[in-house]
Amino acid sequence: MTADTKQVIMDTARAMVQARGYSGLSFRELAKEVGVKSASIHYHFPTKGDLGAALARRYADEAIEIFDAFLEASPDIGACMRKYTDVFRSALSNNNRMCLCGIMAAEHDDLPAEVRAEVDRFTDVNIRWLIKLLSRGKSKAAAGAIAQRALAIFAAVEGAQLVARGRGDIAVYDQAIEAYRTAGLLP
Amino acid sequence: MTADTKQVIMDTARAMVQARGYSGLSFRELAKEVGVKSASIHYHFPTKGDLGAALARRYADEAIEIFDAFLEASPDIGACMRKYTDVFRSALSNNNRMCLCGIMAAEHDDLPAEVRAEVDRFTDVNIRWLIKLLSRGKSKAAAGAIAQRALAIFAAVEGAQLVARGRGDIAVYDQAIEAYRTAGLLP
DNA sequence: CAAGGGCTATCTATCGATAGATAGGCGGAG
DNA sequence: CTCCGCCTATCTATCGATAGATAGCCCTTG
Repeated sequence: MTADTKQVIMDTARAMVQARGYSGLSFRELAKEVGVKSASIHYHFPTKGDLGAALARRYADEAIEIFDAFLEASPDIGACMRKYTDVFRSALSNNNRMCLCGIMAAEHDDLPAEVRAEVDRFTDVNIRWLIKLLSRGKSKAAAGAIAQRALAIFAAVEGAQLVARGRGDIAVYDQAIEAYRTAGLLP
Repeated sequence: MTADTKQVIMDTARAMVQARGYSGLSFRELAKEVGVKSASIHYHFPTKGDLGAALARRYADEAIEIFDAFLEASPDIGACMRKYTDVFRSALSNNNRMCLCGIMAAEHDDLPAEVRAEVDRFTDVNIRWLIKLLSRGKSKAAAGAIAQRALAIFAAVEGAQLVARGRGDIAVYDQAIEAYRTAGLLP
């Protein structure tokens, strides 16, 4: 029955970072939200960098699982891509939040090294998955062109999220994604 | 000969925000960089929100001038678009900085209302300009489709900048833009 | 022309709030 | 009895913001 405090801390912290960024995450606010004292957060995560890195690490790990499940569930490239963009959409629909690593990328310069490393890994995870998806069928397609396109898709999706968040209007995200598809950027 | 302190403050502050975000801007650090005391910053900009709003306002105003000059200088849509993407590229080449309003969009929730208003205006400025550009020639093109495409282009460019910055590699930006062009998102 | 009042731009010094972090104690479970 | 998990209490550093003083300049007025 023990609602593992450490997990509750991580869940709450993730939500707060997705809303206000890494620099906007405060131990005191986080503790209050969780229902403990800030010293208890430090017990589980000695430094803020430890917490941030743990968040980004779990985020990237979960992304691998979720995305790979898409590939296994459907052989259709377009269907998988729609599921992919829907994942980023769901962050916005959850109180106008952003991708954890997208918002952290904006804070790049202020991030502790261990956090930055995990954020980078999230980007890698996405691009590798997109490459895997785009490579389906095209057994002999130029690897370079596919990698470039995967990178562009990831960037475009993150950008759509960023702009839609700024507008506070999820319809902006939907419109951008639709335009990407119309233009042929998305399969 | 008088290097107007207020202008120096704004120039320095803009560079700092483009590097570390609005929340990363500190009156003390800014003052040290400028060579005055933090109280002097408050003299010119009573609150941090005043400063942030002034920065975003000038940024949007300058964007209007720069972008419109592109339209007047060349009748070619592709050439104008290249100049447009080069503007965002130059932020990255200036010590891996970001678009002022792009990085502020990520901090959306923590922004004072007056700052957020100017950030929003920058987005408007961009989209309106892109609509003007895309409308060239296509006198009867569906306005809705063009507006949607303009929004998507802006989002994609901001995203390319965000991801490239995270990677600390301007080549990432160039690749994404090139892929947008290849896919047909950019004219 | 000279004197004085007020304005501009800056300084020193300090405020209360909040940041992350730490030392040490207490209570319950194994 | 020990150790885990959380607590109280506190520290240092920094944040934005303010008060009050001052030096220099311009404008007015006698």
